[in-house]
Amino acid sequence: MENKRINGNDLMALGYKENHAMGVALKINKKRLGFSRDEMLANFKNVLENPESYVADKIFRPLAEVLLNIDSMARETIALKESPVSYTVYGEAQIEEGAKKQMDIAMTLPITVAGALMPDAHQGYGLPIGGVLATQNAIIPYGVGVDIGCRMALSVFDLPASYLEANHDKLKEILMSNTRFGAGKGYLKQERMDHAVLDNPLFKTHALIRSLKDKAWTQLGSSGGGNHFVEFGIMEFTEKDESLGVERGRYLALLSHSGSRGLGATIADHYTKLAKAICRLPYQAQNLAYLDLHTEEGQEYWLAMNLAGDYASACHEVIHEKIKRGLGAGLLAKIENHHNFAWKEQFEGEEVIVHRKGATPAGKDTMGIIPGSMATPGFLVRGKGEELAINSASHGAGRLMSRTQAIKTLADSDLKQMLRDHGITLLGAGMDEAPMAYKDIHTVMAAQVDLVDVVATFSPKIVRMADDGSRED
DNA sequence: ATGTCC
Repeated sequence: MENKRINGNDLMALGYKENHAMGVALKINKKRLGFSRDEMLANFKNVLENPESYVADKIFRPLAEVLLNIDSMARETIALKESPVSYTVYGEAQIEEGAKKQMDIAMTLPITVAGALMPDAHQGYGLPIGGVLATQNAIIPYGVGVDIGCRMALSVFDLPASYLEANHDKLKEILMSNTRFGAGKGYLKQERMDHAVLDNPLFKTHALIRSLKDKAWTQLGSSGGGNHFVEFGIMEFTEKDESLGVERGRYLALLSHSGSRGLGATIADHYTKLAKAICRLPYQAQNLAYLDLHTEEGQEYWLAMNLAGDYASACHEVIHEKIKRGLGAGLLAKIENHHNFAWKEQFEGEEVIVHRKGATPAGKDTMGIIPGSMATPGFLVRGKGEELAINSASHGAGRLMSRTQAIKTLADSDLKQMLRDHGITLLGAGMDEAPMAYKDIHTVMAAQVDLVDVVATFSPKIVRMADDGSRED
């Protein structure tokens, strides 16, 4: 523990306040400077006490300048509303304080029209995960999220549930040979697939996106890491669904969760930095920097975001197509939805930009998928179009524990027992994705009965995820 | 989320 990274609490113990100076100090702390933890703490203490002696220092000058207020003229910031616009919170009892605090700040932005917090909400960068924000003609890159276009896709096959038991090993093999997981992972040149999304003109006209084309091609049809998965399971319709045309019954189904890989991550990073440079907000709101959609930068982000969304969709399409072919099955229904994205929508009679960062679109009769965890059910839902929720619902159960907390406190034997109890085969994944690290999906669903109706239930059976964080390669 | 550095 002696060498653990210096954090905000350490700085506060030295006398720093939670403001811009702390942000600058933490940024300096992130660089690898060759100082020990104690040396670094001593430096931070000295700069705070004698900033004037650091104005020419190579490393600590930015911090000294902020402490001396030298740049206060240059960084005049955009004024926030005096009090947050009110918003509806669903499942409030299960939502951590940090997520509500972040939402409160988002509700003071001058561009904010309305907001809502979904029952799986937890703290993120800028807008909380599970946050929905409607703005006037402006887009917040961190309101969309780092994994632009992250989405769910579901294929319900014309095969009975019994097919799964009878062909367990074959399904395992299909899953293993048609998916690719892990940070940075993709397909080799001779393996990679073609897709119309790669013909998007931005791959020629936009310098940054042009430089990412080869990586995007390589990673097309891959899943990445973290909470992403591809899984076989049983889809249960307790009654016939007229609009889908699916009869009552239990079917083999494929569910996938992933986003726009390196392409979207690089786009998000680029435009977040650009937004922060253009849109100067007070310290507590800096991660909510936005781009005006009437500016060139705003329009550029909009196009790049849509490309990342199309790319994420293409990745799922490739995965589902390959696996359907491997099965030799037909399709009864196919549903998909983004849950990290922004849309132009009508809200109370005006056009707004609706940011959903970890939230499922749930307009009237809109179909969506809300996954539970590797050992708990997910749900095919139909939106009710609740305006108070800005036509949205949760995007899952939501984390109960942070990844580090889960790895530290959960027992491998408990996970194994739980998987056995539910008859689940797990391929890959670390303890940070254990079901115990997530909120109870049934509690979360109960908190949003006004937002969605459940159409059918998905029970995971063979789950493929990235091997755990330690990375064995 | 991402090959976790600007």
